[in-house]
Amino acid sequence: MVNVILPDGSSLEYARRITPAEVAGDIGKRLAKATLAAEVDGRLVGCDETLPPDGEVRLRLITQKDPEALDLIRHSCAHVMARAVMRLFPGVQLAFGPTIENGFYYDFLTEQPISEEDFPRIEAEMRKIVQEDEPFERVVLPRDEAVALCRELGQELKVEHIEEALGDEATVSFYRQGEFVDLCRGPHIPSAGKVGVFKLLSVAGAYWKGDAARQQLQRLYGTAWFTQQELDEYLCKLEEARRRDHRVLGRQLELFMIDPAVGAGLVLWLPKGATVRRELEAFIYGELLRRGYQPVYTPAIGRVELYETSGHYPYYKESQFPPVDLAAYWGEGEKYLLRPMNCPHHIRIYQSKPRSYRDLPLRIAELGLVHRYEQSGELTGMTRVRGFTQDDAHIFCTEDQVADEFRGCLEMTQYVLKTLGLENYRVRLGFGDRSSDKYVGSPETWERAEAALARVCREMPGLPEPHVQVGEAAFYGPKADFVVDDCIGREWQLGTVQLDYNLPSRQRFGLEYIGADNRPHEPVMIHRAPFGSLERFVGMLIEHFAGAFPLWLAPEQVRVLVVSEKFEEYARQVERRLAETGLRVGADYRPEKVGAKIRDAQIERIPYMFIIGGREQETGAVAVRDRLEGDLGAMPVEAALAKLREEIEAKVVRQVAG
RNA sequence: GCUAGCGUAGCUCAACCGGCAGAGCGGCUGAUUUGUAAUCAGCAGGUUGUGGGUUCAAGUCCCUCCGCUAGCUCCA
Repeated sequence: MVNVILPDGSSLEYARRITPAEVAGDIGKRLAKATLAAEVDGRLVGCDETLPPDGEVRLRLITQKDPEALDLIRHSCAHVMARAVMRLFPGVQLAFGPTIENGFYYDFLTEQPISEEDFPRIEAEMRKIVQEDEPFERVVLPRDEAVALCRELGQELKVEHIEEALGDEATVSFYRQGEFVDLCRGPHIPSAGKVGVFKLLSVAGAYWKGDAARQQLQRLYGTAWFTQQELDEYLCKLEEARRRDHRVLGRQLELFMIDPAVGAGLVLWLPKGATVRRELEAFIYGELLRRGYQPVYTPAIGRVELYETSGHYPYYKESQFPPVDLAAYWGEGEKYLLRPMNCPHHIRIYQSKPRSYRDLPLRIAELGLVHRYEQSGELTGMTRVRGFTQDDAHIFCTEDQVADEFRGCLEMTQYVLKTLGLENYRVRLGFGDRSSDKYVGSPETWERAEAALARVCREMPGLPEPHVQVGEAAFYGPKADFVVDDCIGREWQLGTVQLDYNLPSRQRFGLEYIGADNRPHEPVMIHRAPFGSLERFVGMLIEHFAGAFPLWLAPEQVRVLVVSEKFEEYARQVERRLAETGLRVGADYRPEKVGAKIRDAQIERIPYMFIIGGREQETGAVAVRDRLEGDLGAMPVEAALAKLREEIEAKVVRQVAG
């Protein structure tokens, strides 16, 4: 006897073994038809899985309306796609086919490459399978039989997976659909007819088990929805996202360029982009001084031995521009490295004289230009480049000061992001992976640093709950990263705070300070950068604002437009007045209609337009037009000026484009 | 770096099976003197990313390199 308890508290009793499908059938015909899967005592199962024979069972039937439903049809859709590919490309081996945000993918090992040109016939085959509406049938086999089955099916990757990863399992499950059998944990929806509408989106390479040393597979990405309308909306959203892409807007708004003639991944800041950057730099310098940092300037190149001492050079040899070898060129001389990091130079400043505990914490800051030879396939607009500027600083402090200093860094980063209206960020604690040998320093110092990091993050008011990611640490220490998404959902690290017990150590630079006890001690170092890199940060900012920067950052803050050339003389007086107060003002005296001038200014995302015609000239006024709200009516020049100055002063963020 | 795709005017994109390189926007010139998201007309603009090959003929087919896009891998 089993007692099935439903979410509304009601219950049904059965004397025989039953499945969720049968329970749904007993409740109602329509429900039975709509049921995609079930949650049994918190575990997601298929409709045809037998429930326990006795006792109490909490059962929730899952239909389209439930949050899990989309994931279910996408998972089943991945199987439908795999089945279609198996039919069209004989001999393919299946790897994995999970769901992801907004869709699914499936990895295949094939002799012949699959390209987007194949999508129509794959989709056609998928539609046929959906039409056939065969059930997804769960088959559970003992492990050795499962291995034998996969071998028989020619699915060597699955054999490998069962033997390597599922070695502890007594049984494994498969899902069968006619001729198609796939190793899969499930659950699946009852039959192929319920997968809804789908579309294949892209094909890409992916490594077996994420390991670049193993076979490269073909990964097909797709998406599935319940209705055509939902699918269309999703595709439309992708299209819109593309329009706020910083690479598109960067060109349109003339913010930056990347010129293959200069080099891949090397950013040229155009005057308008440079203006945005200058404002951000002024802002960050203000904060640095207010918070007790000491700005310095150091060269972008240094002796390679410095980076051997720090460990950067041997560790990242492959992803640095090779050293400039003077001996190879002149016959004698040293080797210089285009610096990939600023810390060694700042460390040398620390070491330039004996330091006392009274000097600590010492906070050395620099907008430091660094170069890294990133893999060609990684380069992306301003977000992943080969030359960039870190708003870097290194704090040298005593062990006792670590928590306070670390907190101060978090607070500054938080403040910077908040000022710019960036609120959609996550905090990632990158910890070391103890099983890896890529880190320097003892396990004890790592434990200590990670514990301090986690504690301070959790205590920090207003900070999102951090999530720990093991293996994401820098080689010299754990870190807290501020992470945001770009317009197409890719994750990027912006700000970072890193705790370092290693570069100061005797094995590295051997930093010291003289303590109150008149004996030498080893300081702790904190690396931190609230923006991270200015290139990446501005790239994200462009997307965040969809190019419509807040007034204080806007390259052109206000444009003076004349209704007719007749008013040019007065307009020029207004323009001069605005410029002399430091506003970035532009003007449009073309013999065009106002409509056209407004349209152009609007497209250029200029925050304010001051429109001047006969009425304004007579009264010493301007007609103010706001980028967001349109015509605000006429006001005296000085009043309009004051309004803008106030908005700039307060760094108002009026709109975060949605 | 790997897999797949792409590279035509400043930008966005056409050009059928290999057969005379084109449009819109932008630019320039002229006309128009305009009141809150596009006035009209004319003109200029190209070694089709690079180097090689196949062919009577290459933007189109093949190879090399460079660059770009998506994903994987990497990310101090």
